Amino acid sequence: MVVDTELTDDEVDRIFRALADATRRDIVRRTLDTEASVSELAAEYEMSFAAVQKHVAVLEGAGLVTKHPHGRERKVRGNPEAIRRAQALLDRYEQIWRARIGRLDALLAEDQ
Amino acid sequence: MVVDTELTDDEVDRIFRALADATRRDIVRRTLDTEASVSELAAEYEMSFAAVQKHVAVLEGAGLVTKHPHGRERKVRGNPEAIRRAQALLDRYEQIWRARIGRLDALLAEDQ
DNA sequence: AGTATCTACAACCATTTGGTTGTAGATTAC
DNA sequence: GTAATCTACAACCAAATGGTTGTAGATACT
Repeated sequence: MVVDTELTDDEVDRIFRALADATRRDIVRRTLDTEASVSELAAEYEMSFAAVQKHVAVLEGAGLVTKHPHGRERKVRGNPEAIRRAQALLDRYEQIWRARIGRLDALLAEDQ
Repeated sequence: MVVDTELTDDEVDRIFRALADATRRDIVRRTLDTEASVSELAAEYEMSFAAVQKHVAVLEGAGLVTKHPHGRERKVRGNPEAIRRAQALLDRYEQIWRARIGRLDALLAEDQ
């Protein structure tokens, strides 16, 4: 099943940008495993609540995480679909490289 | 074959950071397909030579690309190994999510 | 030798990023 | 009702990012 993600450059930018920070990657890890409120997340890191809140916002903007109101708290939940979209992007690079290797092999076979 | 990517947070940061820019992703695409000199690359984008040079440097710092002296020019070559390391990272997130789904399934089965 | 080309690198600038503190609005607990 | 908790958001700041121009060192061309 191909997901066919027609992603904008800007969306791809946001996905990779969001993953380019250890705290944010950790938030993704946690919330893919178990959903957590923003303040539960904030308790895990050595920075202010507002800083964690901003990291969550960056992840949300990239679609890597969604927030769900639950009383006075917002449960943060990792979005596996976004991860898959990122995987699909990297897979394409692999394919480009494999195509090149294929061409080189063909060239070698030709020479023999 | 597991590649055993013992990557630092900092290295992972650099890989995703490097991929978070459309020009840089395009350079990776091109050079995974065909190696190209810095000036050949620079001719492809609407920005100064120095700007492209900086993008290549960012990619090189992330290990996504290597430079090889060839006379007065530096041939830029995409590094498929780095792409695979990034894939491995994303695969781990998938696994975390699948593990959660597995637990939920087990819970449902238990209830029946 | 002299010129053109390719690259490296410094200096500079505007914008973005990642953090802070502080204030205010909802919701829950007592 | 009052107090505590969770969240949102603004304002601010230092550092990083992404671009520029300019200068200089190697290498290739004629």
